[in-house]
Amino acid sequence: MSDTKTDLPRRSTYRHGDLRAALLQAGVELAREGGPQAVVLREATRRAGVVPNAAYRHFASQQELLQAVRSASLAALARAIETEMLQALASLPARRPAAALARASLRAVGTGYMEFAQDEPGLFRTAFSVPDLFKGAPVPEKGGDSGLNPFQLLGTALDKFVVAGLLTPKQRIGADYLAWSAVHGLALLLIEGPLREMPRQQARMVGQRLLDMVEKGIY
Amino acid sequence: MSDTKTDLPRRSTYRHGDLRAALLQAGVELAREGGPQAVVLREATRRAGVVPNAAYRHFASQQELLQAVRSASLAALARAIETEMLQALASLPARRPAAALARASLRAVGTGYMEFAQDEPGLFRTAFSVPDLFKGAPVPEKGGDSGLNPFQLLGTALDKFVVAGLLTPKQRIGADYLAWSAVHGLALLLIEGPLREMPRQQARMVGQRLLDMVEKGIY
DNA sequence: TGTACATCAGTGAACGCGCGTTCACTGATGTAC
DNA sequence: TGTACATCAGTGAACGCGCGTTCACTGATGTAC
Repeated sequence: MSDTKTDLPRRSTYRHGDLRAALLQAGVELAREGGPQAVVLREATRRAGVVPNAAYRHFASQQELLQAVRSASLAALARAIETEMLQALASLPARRPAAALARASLRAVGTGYMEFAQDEPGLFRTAFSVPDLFKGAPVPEKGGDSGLNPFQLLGTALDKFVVAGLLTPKQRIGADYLAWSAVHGLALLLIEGPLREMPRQQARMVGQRLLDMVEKGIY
Repeated sequence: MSDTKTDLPRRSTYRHGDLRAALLQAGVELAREGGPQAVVLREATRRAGVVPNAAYRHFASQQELLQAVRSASLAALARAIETEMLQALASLPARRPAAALARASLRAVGTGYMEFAQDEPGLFRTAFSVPDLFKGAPVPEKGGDSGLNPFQLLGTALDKFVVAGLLTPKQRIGADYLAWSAVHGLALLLIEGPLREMPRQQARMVGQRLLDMVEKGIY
């Protein structure tokens, strides 16, 4: 009877158990429901069944909690892309030409990206709020299966274009930005822009056509 | 000596003069400085030199003020695009082929869009916060010179592709979304995404290359 | 041309809200003897 | 194996903040006579 309001956070070990994890989970849930704005320290503690200032044992400030949530959101996006990638490659014939592999990879990255944005708009928006500049060092524990962040996953897909001879090394430079812009733009128009009421099926078709455009125009 | 703190709003007519306009202007300034989040009723009244609740004579709520600011931001974007368009077309030879005209128009729309985003990130973000769905009726007083909103300006540029025979009417359908996504995505990556520290000159080059991609891939 | 009056734009004071954050504390736990 | 003690995760209470919004008001203006 120590926990009448909620028994979600199991207090298996010392005190609360793992309040840091509970707060992070609550924060992710808030982000999922309302985007970065909704990641509020007091509500996170409320959901963890704990007094507000208890959070300060684990996060120096609300900002730091938000950063942790952001990082988790980015990892979730990476995972979604990798799943899409695995599915796409699995449905390809065993002996496929390098060009087909490259194209399928790029499409999978783009599709995974846009699908995640629509499935989890709150997390997607959180992932790109006040984001890391990626000019810095490689992001360490981004938590996808491969440990790569979304931008790096895109990069590896584009690398396959060079391997397949579809793209010269010179053309490869900066191609990331072109593909990323297209897909990112549609994702945002769909989830929080003027296209936000477009039916999912139509959004998918536009998405595939957008990927056609990238494939044709990136050279 | 009736207005010691600021003499910006001239009290030429009854009382304050035109408080509604002063509040809107203050709201636009706030949006310019900090995006939609910064459009706060109390601060707008402060800047207009007026007590907080005075705003309620002119706006039913903070939301309504924000909507007005949003509308003004969208109009500013439209104006920037039209200016870019005029410049681009002026520098074209007098007797230009329809195809060149079409391409120049599309590039001008895209360039104007991205330049505005970088020149006025706060207004740009405000323009696309909780935006109108454009499936509805045509937007009336959008305040550009032509009275068209940015999406419509893009549409007229693409129409020229059909006129020039560069695009079939069937290909024309939905082409808006493709071009818009690309340009919108890069704009956001540049102003509030991971590319936000990219030097302006490089951003411009990426932007032009992005427009190349659209031009080549939209067919 | 002058006076009485109605209008209504802006005032003054106050409200409740949720937020982030600080402080001194307490009491269950792990550890040293 | 039992007891004393230090640790430190979470408590309880409180703070100041800026926000949106409501209320009864006042006094300069425009209008009717």
